[in-house]
Amino acid sequence: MMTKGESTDCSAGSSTRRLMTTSKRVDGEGCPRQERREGGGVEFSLILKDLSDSPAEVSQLRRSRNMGRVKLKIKRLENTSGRQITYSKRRAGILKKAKELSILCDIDIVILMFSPTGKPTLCLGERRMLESLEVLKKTFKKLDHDVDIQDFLGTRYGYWTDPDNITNIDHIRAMEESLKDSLSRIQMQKENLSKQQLVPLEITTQFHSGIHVPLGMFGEQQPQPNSWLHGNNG
Amino acid sequence: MMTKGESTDCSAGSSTRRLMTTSKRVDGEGCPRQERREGGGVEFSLILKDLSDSPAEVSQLRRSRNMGRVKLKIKRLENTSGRQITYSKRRAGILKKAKELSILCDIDIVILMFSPTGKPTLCLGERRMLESLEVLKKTFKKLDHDVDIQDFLGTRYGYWTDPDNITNIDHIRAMEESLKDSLSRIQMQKENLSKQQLVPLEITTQFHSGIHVPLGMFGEQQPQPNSWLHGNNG
DNA sequence: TACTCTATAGTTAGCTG
DNA sequence: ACAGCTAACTATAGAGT
Repeated sequence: MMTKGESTDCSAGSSTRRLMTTSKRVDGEGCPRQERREGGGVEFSLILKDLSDSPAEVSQLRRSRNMGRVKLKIKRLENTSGRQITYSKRRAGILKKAKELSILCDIDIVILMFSPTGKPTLCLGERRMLESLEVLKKTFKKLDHDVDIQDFLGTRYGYWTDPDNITNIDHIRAMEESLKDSLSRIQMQKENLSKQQLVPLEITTQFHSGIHVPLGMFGEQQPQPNSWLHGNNG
Repeated sequence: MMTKGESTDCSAGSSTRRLMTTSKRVDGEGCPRQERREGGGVEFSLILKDLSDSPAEVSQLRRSRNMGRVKLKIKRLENTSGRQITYSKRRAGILKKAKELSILCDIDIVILMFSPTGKPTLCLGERRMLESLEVLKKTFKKLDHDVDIQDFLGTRYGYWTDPDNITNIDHIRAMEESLKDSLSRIQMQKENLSKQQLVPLEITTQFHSGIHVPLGMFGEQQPQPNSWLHGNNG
């Protein structure tokens, strides 16, 4: 807390020079093709350094080529299409990070977001599911079976991860069941709470047992969900 | 799909050299203090470069100081405490990015995740709420009122953002209502779908209207939700 | 709209205190 | 667990295609 130094000059300046590191990867696993055009960046950095006392020139030069990233103030982007583009890029970034996190730390994670146009995206980390899938696949391969894993697991997870199947009546039913379950749980919790209303606070915080975390706070919004599910396993 | 180049050598190598860029910020706004110890990193990079033909020496030198990041394979971290630490760091990163995204693109976003120990974190982007809050605050200030904004908005958003109030019976009731609402919506959707069962596919995908996205897929898990809410406004 | 490219802004692994 | 540090790694703004 406190204002720890406000409006200090932000230009780190930081005469940076490097020889390119363009790393590119597709998944968190191997290191798919690694093409990169040598040269190009180095000299420019040096030029920039030499011009570093002339911000205008730097800016000019920067624009004359297809130059790199600039600093961005975290404030609502007023340009509509810019907002859309930034959303796409950053959404991809966040989803990737979420997937990494879920794998690295072996955790469950759910992300729900709405694009500037209202289109929802739901991303589910899958915890041990990924590994289990691998094992299952191998097992089935060995048994020379031709079982579709996705189908095998579909009953439990399919309708949360497959964007197309959302229109399947069975999946809707399953979701309905899940919702009812959530409801009964929260009602149970309500009951518990009612009984505990007169008990000291530090105890009452112990009575939430596995509620399903319903996310119904976007009541006033009316998006047009077309394909609103985004599996993150590929 | 396809294996697009598997097990290619991943060592980008990339003899990198730079002169430090240590940028640091606290929020997406100003640029709070910018102390950084000049020197130290520079020579080391050069030293590393000179030693680059001797990996062992590099590694040794790297360990002798408190050196930087190494590449990480995206695979479950086997070390328990390491998993915990990584979780903390990356969670912070994701939450920050989520907040930035919600502000930049003016969107709603929700993130729910469970730590390796099962502790849940819920993060709500607040879309225009943040700006609205500012306006409200100023308005109230001008009117010389002493209204607590949080309380003012609490009826609608409070129980989703305040970890302590989760034990309040009214909030539970509100959540119950929200859940019921979600349920009725999904049931409506089910109805719609039933009627459309015989209609071509490309049309049926248009019939999801503003369902509330219930997240009840963590049924078999039993975390101990103590303080499971994480507001992301500072 | 989506993809590519460059170079930089920003994130974070491994240590240390 | 938490905060700080350094440098390597990664995401991404802006512009082109």
